[in-house]
Amino acid sequence: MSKLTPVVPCASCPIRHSAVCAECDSDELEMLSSIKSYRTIPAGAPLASAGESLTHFSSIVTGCATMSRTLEDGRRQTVGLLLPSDYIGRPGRARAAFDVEALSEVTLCRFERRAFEDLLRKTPHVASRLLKMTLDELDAARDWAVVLGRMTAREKVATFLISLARRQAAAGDALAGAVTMRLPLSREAIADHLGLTIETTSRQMTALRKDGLIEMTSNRDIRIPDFGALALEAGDDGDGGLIV
Amino acid sequence: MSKLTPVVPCASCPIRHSAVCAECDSDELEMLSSIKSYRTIPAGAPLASAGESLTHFSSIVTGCATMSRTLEDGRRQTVGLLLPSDYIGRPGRARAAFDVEALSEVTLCRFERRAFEDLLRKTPHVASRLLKMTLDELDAARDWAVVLGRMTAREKVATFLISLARRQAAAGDALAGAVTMRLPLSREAIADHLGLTIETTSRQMTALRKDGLIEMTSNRDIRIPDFGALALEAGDDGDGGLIV
DNA sequence: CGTGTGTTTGACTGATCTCAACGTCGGTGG
DNA sequence: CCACCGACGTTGAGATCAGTCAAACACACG
Repeated sequence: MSKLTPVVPCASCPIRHSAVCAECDSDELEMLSSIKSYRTIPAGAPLASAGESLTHFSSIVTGCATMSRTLEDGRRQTVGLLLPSDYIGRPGRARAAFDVEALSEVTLCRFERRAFEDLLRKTPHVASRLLKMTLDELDAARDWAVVLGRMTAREKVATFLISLARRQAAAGDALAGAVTMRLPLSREAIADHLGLTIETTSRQMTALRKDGLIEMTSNRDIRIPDFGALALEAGDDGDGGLIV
Repeated sequence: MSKLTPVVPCASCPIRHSAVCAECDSDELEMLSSIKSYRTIPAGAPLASAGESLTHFSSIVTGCATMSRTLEDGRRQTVGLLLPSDYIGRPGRARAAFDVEALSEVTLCRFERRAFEDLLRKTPHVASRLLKMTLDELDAARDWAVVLGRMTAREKVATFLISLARRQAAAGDALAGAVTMRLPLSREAIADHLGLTIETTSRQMTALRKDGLIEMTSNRDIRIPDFGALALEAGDDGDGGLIV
């Protein structure tokens, strides 16, 4: 299901400056290198299952995954979209709280849980970086609660497209005019993320298209001709804070 | 608006074993004591405002507060209910991301932000405790996303009552039979927490009452005659994981 | 005893869901 | 090569749950 992948030196790692290792100096990277391993998981495969044991703490190096929970009657809610540099697992806990599933082929940089916990104690730069990333995730999760609890279907879809465009852009890009992107999620995955049905999601995409706010060259390929106009639909007036 | 309150020794502090200081030894407590101050805020007053500067990192010692965001058109979503030992503010950021408002009179144990950031570097027990608390908050925020995104009004109200009862009970209590509690929130605050209107919230409370799942001696005083039965309405089958 | 705030209840509206049919695309095998 | 198939996405029609608007009620307070 997953395959071991040759280890890449941290210096040439694509998430070197954004993952838990971002603040490490070369000595600390040495330490990380000695205990890390890589693994590649095909699209659609589970990376973790709620309630089951999680032996490793992993960072996403490439690819994309969702974190979700499914109720007994089948209702599913995605609680996080994981992109490169996001982590899976947590120190001090042996079991996963949510299901994590690869949307595309995913490459992970992994640390055995106990070894990672030791690392946290020994290398303060990893601990402080993990705290910062977790605080950011917490803010993002709370921002998302506003979307789920108070936004209309149209606003939800617009907000999703805006936030995905922002995250896929190189950090710091302004994102003013036209933007093109490929959706890593199916309609069903988008619906689960937004707390909507597939049908409502599809209808809102169609509506945004008919209103000229988005263009679709294929189901997965979206062009936003005027980023600001779509952001306005998302209820984002540009003073920041709202969008994940 | 808020008043300075005499400093209490950490040894007799009600949140000594659950707040950010929980893992500290006596030397570390000494350090904390030297820079802490107390403040008491009356019910209804703001503890923080989104976008405005936050000079202190504070823990709630007694009382109850909500963290929320209000959209431009007035829609409000509560993103967290803060009870004793929960914290307000974050290291490394000078501005609040959300509004925080006292529901009852609140007593805070506060640290000036820069001093607290120094403390985090110097006392690993504070840093590790803060990381653990933040990871727990993140799990809770993600759990709440499932409630907001996928539950019906009835399930939302039942889930809220169950989770409030669990949090108010002394940690570790089983909560099997009858439970009595006083709601710290108005109907409006409950509605904002659940992503519902006041009217829908009120109707669901009435429905649960008529179904014998709750009893109300006043608007704010609730008795749950059979905790398990209400938990079932909340979609909580007892195998854990779902409820905050 | 009036006034104001918070809560409940009722009647109606409407956004989203449900159920169902149809369309599109890519892969497969005759 | 092309017909078939299945997965995914779109569209339509009707049902339903929660929202809106409005009125009544309850309680605290001056």
